[in-house]
Amino acid sequence: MGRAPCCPKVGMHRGPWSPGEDALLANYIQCHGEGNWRSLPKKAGLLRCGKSCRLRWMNYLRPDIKRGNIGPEEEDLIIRLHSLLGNRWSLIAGRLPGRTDNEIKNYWNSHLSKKLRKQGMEVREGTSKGTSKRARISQKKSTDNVNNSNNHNSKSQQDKRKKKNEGEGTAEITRTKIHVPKPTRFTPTLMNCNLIENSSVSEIPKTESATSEEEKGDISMEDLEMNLCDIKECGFFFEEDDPSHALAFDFPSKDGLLERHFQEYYELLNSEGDQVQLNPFPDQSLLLW
DNA sequence: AAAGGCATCAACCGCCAGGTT
DNA sequence: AAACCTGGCGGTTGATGCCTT
Repeated sequence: MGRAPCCPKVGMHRGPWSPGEDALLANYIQCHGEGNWRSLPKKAGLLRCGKSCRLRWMNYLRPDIKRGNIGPEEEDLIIRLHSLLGNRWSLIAGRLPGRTDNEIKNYWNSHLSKKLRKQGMEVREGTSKGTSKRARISQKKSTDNVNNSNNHNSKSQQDKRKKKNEGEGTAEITRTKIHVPKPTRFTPTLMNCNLIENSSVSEIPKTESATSEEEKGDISMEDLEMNLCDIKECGFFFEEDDPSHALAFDFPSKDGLLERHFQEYYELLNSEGDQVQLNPFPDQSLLLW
């Protein structure tokens, strides 16, 4: 029978988020901060499961998300971190300010693994597939799916992916046991970086298919008005003379920060013993982000 | 111009770990 | 100590748009 779903799926919206839903979520979090994802949808007037809200926020709506292409410096760092850490995307993302694990994972799968293979480099297929229980379960599940499934995805895509996987090395990789920090998360205080002024919400790429809320019938104007609290009142308004202005997002890219992050990992992994303790994040790096 | 293949990436799923009751 | 809850993670899927034939 399996595990109970995280929430009742009946009546829930699924699939791409509409701009209206984004606005509801972003505004709710601006006012009340992150957390309580389970109850958030109801309070925010969203017909989404909490998990979905969290994902949307973390991967897309957070004001600190860095948009645009992944640059060569970042790409290089991803490659090197992946060679050290394997498919531990959240850890890798934690070292790439403004990038999400999902983004890096996608970038790796669609660009980097191919690129490296082309260059004749051996691509590690996930260190996590080495010994962890989770990895074994996941691996078994994948096998089962390949064997049993006949009801998902278009066949051509499935074949493509299967072919892609064939010929990719699945050699066991022994994993260095390390204690690593949780990837940096951004606290609500960072909201001081002013969503409104920076137009983060309005800059959010709109779902192409979504035209208007009325057309989609997703969110009523009433819902919107109910949820759109006064940003100023919530304390997230950004005053011009506020010293916290310094926190405005200004992603460093050429100051060697990424290089330092990699160096840190590299040194740790080369240190003696099978357990090492990572130092806190280099100051003034992600803490300000 | 149409059809099929391919690439991309947002979103979903299931599981786990840690905290709380 | 056990059960439950929540947040977080990595793997996978599927919609969409682009490219090639």
